Amino acid sequence: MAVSDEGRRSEAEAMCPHRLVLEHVTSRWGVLVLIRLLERPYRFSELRRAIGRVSEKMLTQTLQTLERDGLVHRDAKPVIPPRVDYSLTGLGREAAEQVRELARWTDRRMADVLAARQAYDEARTP
Amino acid sequence: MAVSDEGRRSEAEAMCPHRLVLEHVTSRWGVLVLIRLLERPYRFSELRRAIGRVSEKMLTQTLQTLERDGLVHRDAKPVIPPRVDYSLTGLGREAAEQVRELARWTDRRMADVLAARQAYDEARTP
DNA sequence: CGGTATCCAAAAGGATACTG
DNA sequence: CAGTATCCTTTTGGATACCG
Repeated sequence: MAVSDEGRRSEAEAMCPHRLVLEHVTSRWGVLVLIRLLERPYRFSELRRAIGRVSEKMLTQTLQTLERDGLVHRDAKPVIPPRVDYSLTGLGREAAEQVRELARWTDRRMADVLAARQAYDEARTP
Repeated sequence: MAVSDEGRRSEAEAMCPHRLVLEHVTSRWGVLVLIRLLERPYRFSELRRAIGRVSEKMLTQTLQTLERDGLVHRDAKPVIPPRVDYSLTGLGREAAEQVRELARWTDRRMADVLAARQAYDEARTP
């Protein structure tokens, strides 16, 4: 996710900027967030529960990165208790759809991958 | 790339196996390797030079992971000095084409992302 | 509720030296 | 040439505590 604890930004951002967007989109939690939001908007905690086993910190970081890249829209309602809704922008929807296709492909081809792994492993542990 | 210095495999592989394939395919070096091999087969060092600034270790790990997943074919010629050619399998070509599409999308939309980032940054450093 | 701040453990990744 | 092995640094990510 290319965001350290200190929140620096300029170090890695300088070189090859579009590689970074790709990394944000295909990052561990980025993928899951985008695919979820493709379905409907989610609140923060709702998203956290839906994804499961993601820490608050990582979800926050992921959402902030995606928001900054213009892929996710953050709608913070000024109520108490706070309520924040996340949804995809047009740009985010384009990205999410491609990511979902890739995820579906891995689903469809999983059997082939598993077979390949087994063959690979057996070939070197005789 | 989910392969530590010790080369363990079973720890993470147990849960959600298709997420791992996705991570291999979209990993930092995985993306670059797949896109290069889409063009033509490459030798190890040739690939290393083509990608640039990738360590031997990471290239080796990436290639081994992709080979094990059945995406890359490794052809080691028994000659001296050694010569090893890497190419895509049918499965690998399918994956690589989707990854390339995603990479092209980030290229096409880069201007939008950059604009979004600038707006985001300006909004919070007044 | 929806975060931020801090600290710490684990994993990724690079540099170097060595080998068949 | 195409790796493997080792060591070390950097980054990632989780746990916890606290705040508006």
